Amino acid sequence: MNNPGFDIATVERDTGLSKDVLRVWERRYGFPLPERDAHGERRYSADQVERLRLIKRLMDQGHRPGKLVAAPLETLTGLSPRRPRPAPPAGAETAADGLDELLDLIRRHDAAGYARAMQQRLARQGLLRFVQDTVAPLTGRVGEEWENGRIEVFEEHLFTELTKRLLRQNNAALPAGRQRPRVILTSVPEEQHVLGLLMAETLLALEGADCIPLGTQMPLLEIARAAEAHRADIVALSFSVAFPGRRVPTLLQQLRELLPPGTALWAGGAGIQRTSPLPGVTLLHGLPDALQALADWQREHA
Amino acid sequence: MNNPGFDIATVERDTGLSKDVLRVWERRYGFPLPERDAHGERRYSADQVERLRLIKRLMDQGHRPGKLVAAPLETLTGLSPRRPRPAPPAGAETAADGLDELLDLIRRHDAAGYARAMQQRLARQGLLRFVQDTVAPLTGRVGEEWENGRIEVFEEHLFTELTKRLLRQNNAALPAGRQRPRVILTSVPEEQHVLGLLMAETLLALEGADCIPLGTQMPLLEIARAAEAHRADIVALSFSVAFPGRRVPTLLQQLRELLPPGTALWAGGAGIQRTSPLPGVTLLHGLPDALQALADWQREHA
DNA sequence: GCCCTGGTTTGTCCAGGACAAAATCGGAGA
DNA sequence: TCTCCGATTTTGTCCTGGACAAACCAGGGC
Repeated sequence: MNNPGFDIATVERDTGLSKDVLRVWERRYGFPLPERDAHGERRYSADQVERLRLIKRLMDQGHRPGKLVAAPLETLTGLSPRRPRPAPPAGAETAADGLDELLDLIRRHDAAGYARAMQQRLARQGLLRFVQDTVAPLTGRVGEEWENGRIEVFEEHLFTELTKRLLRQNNAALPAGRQRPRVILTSVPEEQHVLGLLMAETLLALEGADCIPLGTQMPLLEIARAAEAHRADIVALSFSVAFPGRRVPTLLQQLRELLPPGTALWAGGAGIQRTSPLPGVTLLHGLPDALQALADWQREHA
Repeated sequence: MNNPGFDIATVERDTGLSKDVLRVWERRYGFPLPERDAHGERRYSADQVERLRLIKRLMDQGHRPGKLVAAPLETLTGLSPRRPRPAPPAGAETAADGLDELLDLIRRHDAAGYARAMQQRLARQGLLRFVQDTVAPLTGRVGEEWENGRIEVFEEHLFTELTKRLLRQNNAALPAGRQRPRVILTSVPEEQHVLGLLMAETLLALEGADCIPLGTQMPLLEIARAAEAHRADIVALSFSVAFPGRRVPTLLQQLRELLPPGTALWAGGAGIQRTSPLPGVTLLHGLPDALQALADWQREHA
């Protein structure tokens, strides 16, 4: 078959490295050095793509590309995270019980078993604690395992899909209607992770907010339009740990200007850990913060 | 505030037009002609972005950019689709009853009302007919309305989110387990629409298949790995109407080579309408085709 | 220890050229 | 009049090689 490799657009999609980056690495570091087809266009081999994905993963952990790309040996596989995850908050130890069991089910691709185990935990803990003590830490653990290469991409996808299902199922069952505040939940165009939004939605809806879930990847102008059309009190955005942190302040400022002044702007998720306070924006460092912010809003507007 | 406009990366994300396209249009047609900042980099105005989005929408309907971009007048708003949607299959007329009502609820941003109406229809029609006679045509109608600018992006997002919820809720309730065939449902990295997958999953699961939903945007190599790890009988991909049709054959061929020979490859969705048959790939033109293909598989492997 | 400063790394942008695939047009033949 | 097929235009994507600012790092002075 005519399978001389992957073109640059495919590699960009599969690795998350832009065409510009792929070309400039080739120029600077001499890797990757793809073959060329009859038209002089780059054709990457599966090996190169594989290595690029490994490099990308290590970069997301804080390594510098210059070292990684140059390093010829397979030292790469033995590297540890340079930016260790923040330690879990105190008191979380007991709650972590059984997380390993759940991780095991994922790694064994036992979708039915995983779904059953999660349902059990939900029944035992109740929705509020289930989200805070099971879903949130489990999501963190899965991310951690992925960073260390101990979990496959498709395993992570299956986990995400099944967990999304569970949360959406419960969110749909919660009373919706004319309560206050009215909260729009969404994310900016580059951000496609939705689990954080779903967790926030569950908690906020449990406390009586009227949640309007718009899914992920909304252009800023559309978020502003939606806020106006729905007369939203709050726009809540989620940024995952994978989000490029330096873009966050600019995005929040741009959106703040587009939103009506009376509409609050909340931002949460692991992607804002390194963001400094901004005027007109409430930063939520963790789910408890979200509950606190909601309580504050409700007190102020009572 | 320092709001001199949007940089080219933002415009790419918000309009779906690549940086290359934005620059080459400027060179060829003289539009858009953004300002430049202190470093000589493009800064697009909100007006330009708005117009670019309108142009993109018309292009998705079959118009040529050359005409649109040059046309200075606001003839644009009055243009009709050049490539009219295929007429609904015969017998669908009666089933379309009440779709306008649902569309109205979406346009009035009445999330609770929409959810209630959909639940009612589900109860009345049963899951199988609900998917075929309500969700599928409604999705088509929403796409149509969006093409004609009669529905906002955020309205479409809300519709999608609520409908996803409903389908996932029901899929989660279906019996999973050790049935056959084992079907992996996912989409390629460029394709992020998931509704088609969820509809297919519902139908296949109802007919006794063991569905493994991996969500959207899976790299091809990962799809192959997942198929092996799960020992899947079938890999089913979905391509939405917005998917660039010329990429479909290449992608399917590449994946076909990566998959174990014993694993069937199915492709469906509006994005494959213009794809010609490929060896080793089953093209599904509509949900009934999927049911037929499943029945065929089950007969052959009985 | 901590803060400032100068050097290095790194991603993204730019210009302008090239080319193939797709869309369109035009003319020959049924 | 309609259909088909080859020529022509349109259009998206890739190419090279240069530039630069923001992020990062290291070392010196307090």
